[in-house]
Order: sequence, then C-alpha cells, then structure tokens
Amino acid sequence: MTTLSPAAAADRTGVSIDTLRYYEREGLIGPIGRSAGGRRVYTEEDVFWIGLVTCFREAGLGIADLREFVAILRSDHSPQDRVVFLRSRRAALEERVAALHRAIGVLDEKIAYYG
Amino acid sequence: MTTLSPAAAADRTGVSIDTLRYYEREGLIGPIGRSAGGRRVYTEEDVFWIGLVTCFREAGLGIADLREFVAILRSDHSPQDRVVFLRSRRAALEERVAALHRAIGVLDEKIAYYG
DNA sequence: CTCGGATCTGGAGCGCGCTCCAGGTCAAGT
DNA sequence: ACTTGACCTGGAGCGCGCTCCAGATCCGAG
Repeated sequence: MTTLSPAAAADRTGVSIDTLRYYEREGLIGPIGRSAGGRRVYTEEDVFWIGLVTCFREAGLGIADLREFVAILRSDHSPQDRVVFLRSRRAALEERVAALHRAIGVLDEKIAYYG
Repeated sequence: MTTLSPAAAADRTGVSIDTLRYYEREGLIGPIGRSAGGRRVYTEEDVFWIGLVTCFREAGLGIADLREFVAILRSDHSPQDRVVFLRSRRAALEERVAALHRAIGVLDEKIAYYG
C-alpha cells in the first residue's frame, strides 16, 4: 500500500502541512498513522478524505460544520438520521447558491447598464 | 423625502447599527448625511445601497472586494473598464457556484448511499 | 428643566481559520 | 560521527468582519 509523507500529502492535496495538522487536531481528518519515529504517514484513504474536506471548505462550510459532518458519518447513527442531516446540509448549500445567483443578477444588471 | 434614524435603518436593512458604522468607515456605504446634532440620517438611496452591499456580502464577497466594487462604480472609469471589472467579478462568483455544486454532488452521493 | 434613551467617537475584544515560530527529534547522505 | 533537512509539539500571531465598551452628547417626553 502506498503511503505519503506529510510533505507529499500536502503536495497531493494542495493543503499545507500546517493546515493538515490543524484539521487533524480539529477532528476533521485522521487520526493519521505514525511511523516508528513518530512522523505522520498518510494513506490514500486519508488523501481521499482530505479531498472531501477540501471540497466542503471550498464550498464555504466552516470547521465546526465539517466536524459535525465527520461526527455524523462516523457515528452509529441510523441511515435515516444521516440522510436527514445530509439533506439539511444540502439545503443550506442550495441557499448559498441562491445568494450567489442574486449577486450575479445584480452584476448582470450593472453589466447591461454599462454594456 | 423620507429619511431614517440609525436604528430605523438597521431595522429596515437587517444590518446592525455597529455594522452600518463599520461599513461607512470602510467606504462601502455613504458617506451618510448628518443631522444638525451630528446624528446619521439615512436616505432611501442609502438603504438601497446597503441592500446591494448586503447582497454581495451574503454571496461571500469580502470587505476589500466591495470597497473595490464601490470605488470602480463611483470613479470616472470608462464603461468598458467597468464592464471588464464586473465580468471578472461575475466569473469569480460563478466559480463559487461551481464549488458549491461540487459539494452538493458529494452530499447527493452520500444521500444516495444511505437513502 | 430634567431625565432617559438614542447616538456619537475611538478603540478594545472576539471567533474563525489558518500560519508561523521556537526548541527539540528523527533519518538519510558523506 | 556529523551535517542537513524534514518533521514533531505547543503555543503565539494574524487578517477578517464584526461586536462591544466607555465616556460624552443630543433630544424628545413629562
């Protein structure tokens, strides 16, 4: 199984080493395995999960939101509970999309005015 | 012409008095007129402009972005320059929409998995 | 005229999400 | 063995966007 050093993981994910440690402290990823000497060893699975976290961060979710997300997915909640949670998160993201479209609409008005 | 006290303006716009002052300091709105005694007097036009700023804030634009936006719209730039700027802002917002859709897609996968 | 609530200013404080630093450890090359 | 560089931990620092506070001023109600 291929594993990655902290530097390699940072390179692969586009997330800085400091931020990877921060995410781990906050419970968003990991816990990450360690080598005999105590260095972090990232698996492909870790990298995948970091990708998910990054995706949500880019979408504007906060650290607390993601912590909750991780907690729900890893807990022993029923599939129904998970779906309820996931749908509520989805609705929140749709509302952000709507806010963006409102702003884009304003820009389009201005562009039409000057264009 | 109807004008509004700070409290009324805050009530109408949903923006706190402190934040209205902050936006004014930062050059996002105003300058707001003053009464004989030095209190702020908000016009309907001010309220409209605050609405625009709020719209962009809700869409995730930062204070610096909005300051630039205001500066461009108020300056004597040519219509072409304004349109170029507005289009670049529009593209940035579209990218945010794309990021949100990626995240929504991830949620949909999870929902499909559990649902 | 007095009282109390709204507002003023300048500046401090705060939560978030990193980012950086000091001081020490581990590991590979020479 | 020695050097060098990546990595470790705990904690400080920072930029953003407010939010709150102290102390002073204004102004409408009684």
